[in-house]
Amino acid sequence: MSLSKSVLAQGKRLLMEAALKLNASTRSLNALSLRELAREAGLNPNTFYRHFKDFDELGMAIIEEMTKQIRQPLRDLRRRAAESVAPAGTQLESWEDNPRLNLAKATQVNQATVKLFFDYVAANPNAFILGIRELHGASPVLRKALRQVMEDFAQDMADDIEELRLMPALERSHLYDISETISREMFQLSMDYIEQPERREQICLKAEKMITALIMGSAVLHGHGPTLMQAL
Amino acid sequence: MSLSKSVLAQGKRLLMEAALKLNASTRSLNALSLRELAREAGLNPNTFYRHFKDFDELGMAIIEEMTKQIRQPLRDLRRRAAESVAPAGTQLESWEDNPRLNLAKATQVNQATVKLFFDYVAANPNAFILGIRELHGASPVLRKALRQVMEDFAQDMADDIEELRLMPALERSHLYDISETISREMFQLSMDYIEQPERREQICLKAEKMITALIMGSAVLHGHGPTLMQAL
DNA sequence: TGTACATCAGTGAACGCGCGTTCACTGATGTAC
DNA sequence: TGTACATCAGTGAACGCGCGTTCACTGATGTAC
Repeated sequence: MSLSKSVLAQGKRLLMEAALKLNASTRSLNALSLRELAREAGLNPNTFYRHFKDFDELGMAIIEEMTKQIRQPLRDLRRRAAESVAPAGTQLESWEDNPRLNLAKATQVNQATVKLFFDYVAANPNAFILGIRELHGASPVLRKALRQVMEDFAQDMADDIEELRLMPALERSHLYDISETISREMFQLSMDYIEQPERREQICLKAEKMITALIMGSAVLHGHGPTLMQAL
Repeated sequence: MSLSKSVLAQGKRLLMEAALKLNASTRSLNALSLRELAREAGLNPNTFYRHFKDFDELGMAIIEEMTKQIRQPLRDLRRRAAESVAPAGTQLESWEDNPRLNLAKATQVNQATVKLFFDYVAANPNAFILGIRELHGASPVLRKALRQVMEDFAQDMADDIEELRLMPALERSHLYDISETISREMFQLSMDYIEQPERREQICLKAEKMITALIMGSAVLHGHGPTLMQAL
């Protein structure tokens, strides 16, 4: 991900970009040396201390920057995908009222979101590599922050599914559970997407099917089987 | 995980155990220093070279050891859980012939396997922390090896689901896709399971529901909706 | 508008330390005949 | 069964190097009056 448009001081930006690059190509954040990082950024080793207390602080700065750049766009995309099937003016109908329309809309939003998400991944591989690596990395601070990011994504997804009527009315907690699983899986898959360009189409398809299966399965599990069968 | 029963040379075992311990408590494998490791193992730094060429080789040795110790037990457990519902002598019936029995069996196997898996995780936290960390770590060698491990687990799961008739007859490739997702999720969740002892019961439940939803959803998606509705 | 001062981003030299790796060595165990 | 030799697991000293961190410094920008 390019950080070039932000208002950060030049040196700070250079260090963050160097960290992203080195993290992706060679080593995890906590195995990175301060001097190596400064060298990559073309700065004096000392300059690091002008901007960060330690590597956790650097990691946090990167994570915040990334989150800011992807969270809202993902929500916007879901809305646009939904509107392309049922334009904004249209009165929203519950699943039970119009299973067919809602299933079509869900499928459309699903496909479009998966595609955009992976496009974004392919455009910013280093940010995702860092995120996924540090989600299970050695720093408790970064692990916790990234867990929160995942939770926020899941909440957004649950909100959107509810608001856009993308599945039969479920208890909020069930909806959230599904969103959590989907969001976790999407991040997992993004590593494969980055590393195996020749399988990208296949990965998109698998992701779509995984999401559909989870949603349908959860609907059946919570007593919406009959409604669902009407739509198929 | 204790490596104590193996026939490895004492020093080799000590080094592997030290690596597991340090990896879990402080840093990822590639951020570990050779001297630190030797100190933890109570050996001369030099002794490392008697057993390993580099850290990748150490990591591989640990991964092989762990895989050997968990793969077969998991398969055995599925069989035992299935037999407790439909004893071994019983003629296996396809889903379509007896949806209710097969759903009961699937539920039982699901619950028992999830429980055993997490028990195993709780008993060997360090092995899982290392595995999950290095699955997305900086070493391509370990990443590849752990990906293979995950694939093997998924294959085993697909084989067992098929053989024990745990879901409606699906194309093998669909079955494998589901198994892959489940196996990925279970490893992900095992981190939460380790780190949040107070939520363990809840995590078990979520895992069971996730698995059920995935399987049911996939069945519906591939035209087995009607069969499934009979069983519910 | 000018002046004085503070803050900020960055530099360069210097420190002591832990690191990976090498070498030559040891003593115990295994193997050939 | 004894002897000679090879292999194996582990030791201890020594090397040169890159590391994190500190200090005192600089020049540009911002701010008070």
